[in-house]
Amino acid sequence: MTEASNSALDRRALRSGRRADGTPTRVTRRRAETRERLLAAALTVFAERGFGRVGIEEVCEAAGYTRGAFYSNFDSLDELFFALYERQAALMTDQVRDALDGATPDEGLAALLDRVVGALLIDRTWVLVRTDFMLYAARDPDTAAALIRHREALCETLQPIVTAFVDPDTMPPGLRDPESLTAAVLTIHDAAAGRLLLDPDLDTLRIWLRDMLTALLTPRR
Amino acid sequence: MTEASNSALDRRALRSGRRADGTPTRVTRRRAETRERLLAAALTVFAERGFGRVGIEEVCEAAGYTRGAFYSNFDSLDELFFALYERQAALMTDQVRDALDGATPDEGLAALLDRVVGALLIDRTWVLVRTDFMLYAARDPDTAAALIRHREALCETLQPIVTAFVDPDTMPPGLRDPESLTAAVLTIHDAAAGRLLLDPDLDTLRIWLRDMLTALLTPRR
DNA sequence: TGTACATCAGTGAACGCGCGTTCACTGATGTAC
DNA sequence: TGTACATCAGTGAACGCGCGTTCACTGATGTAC
Repeated sequence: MTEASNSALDRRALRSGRRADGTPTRVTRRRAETRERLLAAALTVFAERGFGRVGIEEVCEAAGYTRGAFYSNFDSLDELFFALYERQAALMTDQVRDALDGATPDEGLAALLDRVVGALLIDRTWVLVRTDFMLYAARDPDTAAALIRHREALCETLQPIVTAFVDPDTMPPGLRDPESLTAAVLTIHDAAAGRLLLDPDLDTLRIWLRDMLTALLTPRR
Repeated sequence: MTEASNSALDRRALRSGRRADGTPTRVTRRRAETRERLLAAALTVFAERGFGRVGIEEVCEAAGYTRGAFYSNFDSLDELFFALYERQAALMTDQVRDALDGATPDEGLAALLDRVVGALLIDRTWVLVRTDFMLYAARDPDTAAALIRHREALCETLQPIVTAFVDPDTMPPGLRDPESLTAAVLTIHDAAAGRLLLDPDLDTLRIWLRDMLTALLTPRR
């Protein structure tokens, strides 16, 4: 029988859902809920005060736990931050996919843009945390790779719609291939998100974003 | 004769260039240079590691001073951060103004865009620090106001050029007044800056930005 | 120009708070029979 | 379904490092004569 079952190694093994010898761990419901609450609390607290200013204690308090619960689920704030990003990023991609599901050419460009904008620009909370994460990624190549991967997933979701609705030949130089055009759409969305940081008015911003995307996707000549 | 000449109040008075009784302070050259070196070091260190991760000691070491020098010139890292932003923001506006100085309609849109892009997108360092500052501003209304003020100064610098080169009637809805159009140009620049965070290739980005701005400013129909 | 003096700018040691990290313990949860 | 048992998940006190902040002191800088 092993002594000291609370070592960092054991915790890491548990977190992966396996014991050191490979057998699956038993209890999961309680853990999953704790982890979920910690992530939800982190989203709120990171958005409110910024990743750099938040301490472990602060996240735990917001989630209704003590610090031990945190260390039972994560190794560091960085790890939690990363997990939070992955969760939210996947959620965003799904939302866009759902919003575009069943879109037909009949409804026209305006309605289509409303769908996309409505799914992407939800609230300031996520924009704040995502920007923090972008800055983190800007200084860490591995994190940057993860962010770029998520971006590509979003692009692939948008791509077929953009291709179906826009004739590349009517686009200006540099935006004639579908990839560049889709990427440009996403970048303009990012710019809108940046505006949201300084001006919290979401409705005005949605209109602005729609106008900008319309301006971009309107055929020339 | 007053005792304890090193209080926080006295330092604050000194920093403003006046003593408590209102007479001007004597020595300035040395102070100015120290302040300058601290700001320069801060720019480097903030860009490398991010505002949230940088300590006072770190800035001082990079500048070649001990912590006392810092406290002799600033009250907190926040204050230094703010001073750094103001300095750089003014510098950027001047650079754009200089770049546009003497621009004539003869040279055409492409050359004009090159001027602007060359003045705005200089290096990753400033983009990193500015983004950190934006996040700071997103959580502090006073700081946000300062950032918006700087933005408006940049807009006013760009405005006459945009107005001279672009016919508003050829623009899509939402971008028909010069203010909106100029703001849109700046926002697209911001988006490009955001891209620079994840992809350090400055040359590719400049081309992208030129393409995007060209796409935006090209007349329709 | 030189010297004596007053004040300033930066030094570096010391203090102490905040917070990350650990760990023995206990109530919670699932398992075996 | 119930009970006894093993293991787990989260508690909360304790430790100690890092770093922000202070301050007596000293070399640097400017002033007065």
